[in-house]
Amino acid sequence: MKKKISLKDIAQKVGVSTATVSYVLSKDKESKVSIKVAEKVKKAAKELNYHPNQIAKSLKMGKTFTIGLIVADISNPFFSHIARIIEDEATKLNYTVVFGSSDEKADRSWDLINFLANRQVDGFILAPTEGSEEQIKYLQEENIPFVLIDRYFPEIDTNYVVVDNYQAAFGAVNRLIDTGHKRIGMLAYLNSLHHMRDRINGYKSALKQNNLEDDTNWLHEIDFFNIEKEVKSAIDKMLEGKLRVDAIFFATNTLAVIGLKYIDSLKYKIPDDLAIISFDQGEAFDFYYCPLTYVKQPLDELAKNAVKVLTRKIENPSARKEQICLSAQLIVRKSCS
Amino acid sequence: MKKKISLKDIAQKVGVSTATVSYVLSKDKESKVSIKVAEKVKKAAKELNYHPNQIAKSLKMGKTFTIGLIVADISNPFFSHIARIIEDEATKLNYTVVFGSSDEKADRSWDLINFLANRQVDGFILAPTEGSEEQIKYLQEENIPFVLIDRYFPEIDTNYVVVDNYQAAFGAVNRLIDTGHKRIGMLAYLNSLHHMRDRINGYKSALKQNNLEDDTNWLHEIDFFNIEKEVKSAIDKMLEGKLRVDAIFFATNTLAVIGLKYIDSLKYKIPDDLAIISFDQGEAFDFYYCPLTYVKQPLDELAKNAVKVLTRKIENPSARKEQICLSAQLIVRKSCS
DNA sequence: TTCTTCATTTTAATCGTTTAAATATCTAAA
DNA sequence: TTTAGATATTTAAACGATTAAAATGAAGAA
Repeated sequence: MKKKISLKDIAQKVGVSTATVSYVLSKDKESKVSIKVAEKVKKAAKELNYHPNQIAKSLKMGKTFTIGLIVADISNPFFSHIARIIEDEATKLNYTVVFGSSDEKADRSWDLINFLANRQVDGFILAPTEGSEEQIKYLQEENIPFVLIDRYFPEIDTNYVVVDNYQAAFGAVNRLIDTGHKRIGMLAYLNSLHHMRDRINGYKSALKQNNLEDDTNWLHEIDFFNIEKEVKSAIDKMLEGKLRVDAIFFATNTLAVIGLKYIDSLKYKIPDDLAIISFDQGEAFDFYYCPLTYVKQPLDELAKNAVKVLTRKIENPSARKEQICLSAQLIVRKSCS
Repeated sequence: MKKKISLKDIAQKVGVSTATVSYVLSKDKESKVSIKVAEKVKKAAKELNYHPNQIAKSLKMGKTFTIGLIVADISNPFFSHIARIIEDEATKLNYTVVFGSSDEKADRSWDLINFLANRQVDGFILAPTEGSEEQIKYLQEENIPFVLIDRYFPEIDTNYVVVDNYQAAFGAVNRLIDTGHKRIGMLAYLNSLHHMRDRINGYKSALKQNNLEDDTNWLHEIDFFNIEKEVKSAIDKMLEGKLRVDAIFFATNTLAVIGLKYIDSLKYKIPDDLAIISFDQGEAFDFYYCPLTYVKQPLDELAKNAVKVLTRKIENPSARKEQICLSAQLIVRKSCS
């Protein structure tokens, strides 16, 4: 069992104090150690293959160079893409990323925050769940830097990086209207989080501005924990009777995937029987027999800004809050023509 | 700026030494602290909302309860699914997961291993890249616990959890043969890693056992860093002339997605013009106009076993090596009938 | 009263760094 | 030769926990 090399070993080998070694290895230029000694220390460090123990350093410095990333589910492509970009940006700045999935559950999110805060992460990037306001306030009270991503709480003054969901939804639904659709349904989550309300409001506004009546059977809010079943019954409702919808707007990737599978099984044809637009991209959307029109969120910018805002806040606690709202892009393809 | 509560603060408040507090909070039952004092300490800890500093604990104990996960790319669904399961299993055992993406590059992988080892992760779960043998040997020399996942090096005696790729490929190709196909092409990566060689060998064996000649134009090994272009030219080659293939076996999800998009653009119809089987599942595969037959890898078992083997090794360094090989399942659907 | 014994609590070292402050060494001017 | 001043190096405390070992104190025995 080879023991780890520490400053002490180098000090011993060279015959100086650990302080000197530390100065050479971590201050170098700015230190006042003589060149002669410095050279010897560096040589010894190399020979012994010394690597500083970052845990000890963290304890002393009160900084871990670690970012806690909390998302709903790391295996959801939306979040895993974001995670990847965050990883790359963090690496450039010498940070490590530790992650956790909340499964949209506030208590899981609480556990994760505590767990990671005890491990002294320098800050958090989080996609907050419904009902996690007190957690956010806790972080503020504890002065732990964080930035919200994807979702935010308009009534709490925090750093955040989000997409303009209202405009994105508004634009998407308008596109459906422009292409002659008049009875447009929407599938969203039953969720009070602002990003979802914005998507729904964008949809409603577009209908209203175009004087399209708004049937109660057209908007369906799906319980996140019972998606499959509720999507099916929602689609059944939308498609029954002679006043059935002629287009559907899906508020997320997951809803679209499940919904379209069901629509296929009912033998409806896109875009002739039904036009479709969905939020988020997905490999599946390209692959569908009728390539889907979708709202493309700027994942790259979202993630890069999150890291930038967070690290700025970590390095300068008095940095003023940043609230970034990016626009999404509608990628138009066959499913809505 | 609220300062963090430490053992010292509790000690002060109760009027005892930090040792006593530590005994109460971390040993409790087995400690010999009087019930009276113990109660007071617990009460104070609760009142002050004390949370132990895990960094300090890690330094003292020489254990961080952290697992380093190194995969090719966390945004690849294959790996993000695995990451999610690893996360869940690790959480149950009180471990945190930190991750890094190697992009299949050995030097990136080296950097990640060093970076995370300096942060004193207790062990690694890694999907090794081509040419990373020396890294594996380094971990062995340094006595850092690790387990390989998805890929392994047969010539190095390590812990690993992998899938029987040979059998999986052999079975898939046999299925194509059973359904009457005689000229079967394969798209794989140009990679010396054993998991890829096994898939290729499984394919070759199946052809040979069925006395199907094996045309040099049928197997194409694609450079990982130039996928798009090489997939297209490989498919062009497979489909040219009158001896064109009547089925294609894709060695990975990514190859299949890119390949099928190209095949679609050429207006070939699955399964009539061409039968298809691919490795790995993918949302897209369900969504394709002709649902794809695929080799389903047991991601759950893969990840769960990896965590189990690793934590066992961490907790008992003398645990003997475990080499687990799981079987994949062929999910048969329309694309090969 | 003095000595054991035992339960309880504290002291102090430790993990591997950093860094302010103290000390030692050297140079050059008086 | 002395000494101020600069330069180089070490000492020692600190970060926040753990834990072996020493100390304390009270009860019971002699």
